[in-house]
Amino acid sequence: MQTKPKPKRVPTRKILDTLAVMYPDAHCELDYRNPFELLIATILSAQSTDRQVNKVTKDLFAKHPTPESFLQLTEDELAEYIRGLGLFRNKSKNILKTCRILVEEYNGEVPKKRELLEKLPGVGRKTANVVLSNAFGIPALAVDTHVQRVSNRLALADSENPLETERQLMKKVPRAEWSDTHHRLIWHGRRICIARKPKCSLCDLLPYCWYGKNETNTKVK
DNA sequence: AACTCGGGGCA
DNA sequence: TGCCCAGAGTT
Repeated sequence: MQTKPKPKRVPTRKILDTLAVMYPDAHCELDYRNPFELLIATILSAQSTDRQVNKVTKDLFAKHPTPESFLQLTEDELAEYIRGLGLFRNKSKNILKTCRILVEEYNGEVPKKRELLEKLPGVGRKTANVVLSNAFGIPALAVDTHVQRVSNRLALADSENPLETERQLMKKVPRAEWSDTHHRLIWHGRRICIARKPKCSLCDLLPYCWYGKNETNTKVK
C-alpha cells in the first residue's frame, strides 16, 4: 500500500449530489413487510446476496410471519429453510435465540434502541443501523463492506474501521441524507465501484474521486 | 487482529 | 476453479 496523498478538500456536496443523480431510487433490496421481517432478512444477509436471501425468506415468512411462529421451529428445521445461504447454521441458531428474546422480553416486538438491538444474537452494529433506519426511520448510517470501500475510495473516510467510518460519514453527510447516502453508496459499490476492477470510466464521480484518479490501470470498460 | 462460519453465483 | 457475497461472535 502506498501512503495516501489525501486530497486537500473532499467535495462532499458534489459527491452526494452526483450519487443522487446516479442512483435516484436507491433503496433496500431485501424483501420485508415489517420490522421483524427486516431484522431477520438483515441477519440472513451477512456474507450472502440479497437475491438469495429474498429467495429463502419468501417461503419462510409466508409460513412463519412472527417471532412466536419462529419458535415453533427447531434449529434444524429453520436451517433447512435457509440452507441456500452461507453460514446457515450460525444464522439459524442466532435467529431462534433472537426470537426467544423478542417474545420473552419485548412482547414480540423489535426494540427501537440500538443498545437493545445490538444485544440480540446475530445483530451487530451494521444490522442494528439498518433496522433503525429502514424500519423505524431513526437516522443511522450503516457501514457494510460496500460503504466502507466506496467511502475510502472517495476519501469520505480514511479509516478501515467501520465504526470510525460511520463517525466520519455522519460528520460529513447531513443527517437527513444518511439513509439515502447509505443506499446509494451500496448501489454504487455493487454496480460500478466494485471491489476488484472498478469501472471508473463509467463513473460520474471520477472528477471527485481520489482513487479513480490514482488507479488509472483499473479503468475497465 | 485473526479465525470461523459456508453454500451459491459468477467470471 | 477461485473469489466474493448489504457480518458477527469467539479466541
